[in-house]
Amino acid sequence: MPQPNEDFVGAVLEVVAAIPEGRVMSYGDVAAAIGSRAARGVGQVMAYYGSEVPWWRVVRASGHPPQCHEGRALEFYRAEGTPLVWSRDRSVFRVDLAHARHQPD
DNA sequence: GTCGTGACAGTAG
DNA sequence: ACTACTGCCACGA
Repeated sequence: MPQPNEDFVGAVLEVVAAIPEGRVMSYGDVAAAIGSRAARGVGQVMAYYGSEVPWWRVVRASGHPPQCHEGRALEFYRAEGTPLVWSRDRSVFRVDLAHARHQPD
């Protein structure tokens, strides 16, 4: 049920923009949501157009935020109350996908 | 049409 | 926890 009328870029931005606060989606989930498997393609779009979408709501399958903006994303997560799980020494964190994963229908 | 690149995913060790 | 490898897909040159 993909949308061949929408460009890959437009579809990605639409899905990411539809993620509510306190929720996140993995790159693979976003790709699947638009009927594609281009998890990497999603990253490419985010890298270029991410400035205009809540990019921090898109994380990797492991629950880690973008490799280049983890510190930046943490501020957004704190502000939105996104469920996070910290390591024992609180040095690193990851998103609790079990609770924060947003599933588009 | 081919190649290199990438804010990825999954498996193996 | 880590690195290394392969598979996948979109995009620009």
